[in-house]
Amino acid sequence: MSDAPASAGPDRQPIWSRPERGTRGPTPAHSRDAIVVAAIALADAEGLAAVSMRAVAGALGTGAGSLYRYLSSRDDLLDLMTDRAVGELRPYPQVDGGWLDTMVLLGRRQLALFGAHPWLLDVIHRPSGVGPESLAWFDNCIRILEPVRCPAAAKFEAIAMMTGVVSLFARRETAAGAFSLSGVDLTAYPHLVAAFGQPSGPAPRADLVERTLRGLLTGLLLPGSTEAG
Amino acid sequence: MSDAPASAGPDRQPIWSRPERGTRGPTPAHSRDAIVVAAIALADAEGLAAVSMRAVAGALGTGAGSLYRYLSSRDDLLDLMTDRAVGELRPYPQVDGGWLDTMVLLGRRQLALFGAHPWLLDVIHRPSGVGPESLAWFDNCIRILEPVRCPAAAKFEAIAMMTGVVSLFARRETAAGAFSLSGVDLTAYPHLVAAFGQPSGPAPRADLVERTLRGLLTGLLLPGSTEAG
DNA sequence: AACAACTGCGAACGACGTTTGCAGTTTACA
DNA sequence: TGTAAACTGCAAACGTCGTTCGCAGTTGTT
Repeated sequence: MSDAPASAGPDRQPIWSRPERGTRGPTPAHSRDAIVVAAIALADAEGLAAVSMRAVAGALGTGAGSLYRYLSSRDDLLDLMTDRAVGELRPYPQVDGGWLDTMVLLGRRQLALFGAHPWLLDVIHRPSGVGPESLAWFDNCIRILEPVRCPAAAKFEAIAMMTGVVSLFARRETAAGAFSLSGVDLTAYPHLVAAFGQPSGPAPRADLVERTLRGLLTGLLLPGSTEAG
Repeated sequence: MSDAPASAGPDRQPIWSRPERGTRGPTPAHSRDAIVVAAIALADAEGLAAVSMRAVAGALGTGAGSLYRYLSSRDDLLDLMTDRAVGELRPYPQVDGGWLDTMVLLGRRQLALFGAHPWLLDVIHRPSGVGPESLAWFDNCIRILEPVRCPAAAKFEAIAMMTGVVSLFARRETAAGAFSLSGVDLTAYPHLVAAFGQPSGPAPRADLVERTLRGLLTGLLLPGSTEAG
């Protein structure tokens, strides 16, 4: 009856507040962090689908079942991977040039993070435990937004929406949405065909991310700053 | 050698341009559409994870393998489900009150669609074949944006970004992101704690979606309409 | 009549996440 | 110091998944 891996019981505690190991027994051959590092390396190289318990365990030279001495589920592993990746957003910048510039800078950092770890796009939208690094990032955003006079709820909204919009841009860069129109009867979509036929015009402005984020943040945080069309 | 289900070969043709059945053989017991309808019903009721080939087949009173007479893969099924759901956006509105109002209206329709079929949020971000209904929706957006004088690429960007932002709002309504902070050392996040302690202020404005979409579309489509903070 | 193209279906394959049982190791406490 | 509890690694197994395969039966063409 003394035999219970880390997943004992109905998983009442989140992974963050569960001790990595007890006081007795042999020193473990691996560690939570080593597992997470191996999993991130796998995800970076071959995508999130390649992060199977067997593959991660194989990278560490052990069997899949052994991982459950350190984690209680694959979801736990994904949570840990996410939080560790978010930690790469450190160090957080000073608030030199006003809160808006600083927030846009943070958005750019997020975009770069998504570029470095594309699997984050497949992971962030899933309901999961918020780890300490994510909390620290949130905390830092709130700090930057301190001079803004608006309800805290609005700030949370704005931060979440910024992250979301950045993820949209990141997905666009990753996917390069090339839909194949082979074998489709194009005559049913006249406006689409006309738009494709039209000269491409000037290249899309490079500061699209910046402009979008500025507009979004000011629109969400400063009252009465919405312009009509 | 004459035995080959719909998935014969390396799947060179997308599902949209593959005939549902040949000219010989017994009349099929089911149809692509019936399968898709059953799958959507399952997804609406119990989420996308409940849409397994066995479950869909079971709802139709057959076995999992039988579905491969009509589809070549589960991804095909997801594509068909998506396109059918997008078809519910019809009929498309007239352009009565200007392109901006009409586009915002389309955004609201999308939001309602995400509410009716939450599984769409798990499906749209995946690279997939663009079906005829999705193309029709795109075509309609381009039609609405006809009076806007800007490159076609910018219109594509704006439409995609609108869909993305709407999906962010839809996800917020679905998830109701309640992260549990139990067992977390809050003293490490002083600004976060302070923000939580602050009175909640006035309720968040109900027209947040509308304001965000207006700001986004004008910012992306009308040059020089970005304001600074 | 013969053959090819189709149909449904049940069994099987490989991969997945996870559980279990067991043998061995270390610590806590009598 | 001895013993029991807590821990370790590991291989095997379980159930589910998407998908493939083989076979028997049905339909259309020639």
